[in-house]
Amino acid sequence: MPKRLSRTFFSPSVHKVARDLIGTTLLFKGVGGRIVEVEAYHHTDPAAHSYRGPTSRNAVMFAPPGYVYVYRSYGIHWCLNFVCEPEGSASAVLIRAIEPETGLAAMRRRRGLDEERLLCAGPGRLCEALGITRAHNGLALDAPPFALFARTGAVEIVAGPRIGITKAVDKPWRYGLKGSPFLSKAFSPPP
DNA sequence: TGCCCGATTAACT
DNA sequence: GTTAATCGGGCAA
Repeated sequence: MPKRLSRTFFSPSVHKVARDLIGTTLLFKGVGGRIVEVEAYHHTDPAAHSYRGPTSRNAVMFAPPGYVYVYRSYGIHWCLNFVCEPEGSASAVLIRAIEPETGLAAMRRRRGLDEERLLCAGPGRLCEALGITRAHNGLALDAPPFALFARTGAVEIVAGPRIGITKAVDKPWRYGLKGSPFLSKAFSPPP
C-alpha cells in the first residue's frame, strides 16, 4: 500500500511540489486516480489569483500549505488547487488532469460520458468527475474526504507553458507525466 | 453601478 | 476554427 502523504509534503516551493505531485494518487470520497498534469502559480506571478492580494475568493491561498483552494472558472466549472509554501506566500498548484483509476462508475455517471480518457482530462472535468465544488474550499488534503498517496515508482516529467492564461504566458510552469494519454493537452516536444 | 474579462468546456461551422 | 454558457473579481466612473 502506498504511503499516505501529510500536509508537510506541501511545504517546499510551489515548483518542487508541482513536480513531486506528478504520479501521486488523489482520492476524493474514495474516487480518483493518478495525477498526471498540474500547473504552478505563485504570489509574484501576474497570472496567479493571489497576485493582487487577498480577497474572499483566494483567501485560502494565503493560509498554511496542505489545504484545498477551489474556485469557479468562467462562471461554470470548478477548479482544484493545492496550497503550497509557508503561510502568506500565497502559492498553489492547479490540478489539471488525473488518470482515472478508482470509482470509474461514479465518474462516468457524474460526467455523463463513457470515454475514460476524457473523464478527468482538464481542471473542470476532473472536478465534475470527482464531485468537487466550492463546498470543499479550505479543507485539509490529509484528512477525509481527501486522501493523497505517494507515487510508487520513478516518473518522467515534462514541462511547458501553462494553458488558457494571458499573463506570463512564457513561463514553463505546466508539468505533466511524459506520454500519458490522460493529459488535457499534449506537451509540445522540445525544439 | 456598470462593464469587461477569465487558470474552461462542449457544441457548433 | 469559432462561439455560447454564466458569474464573480477588478476597475472605471
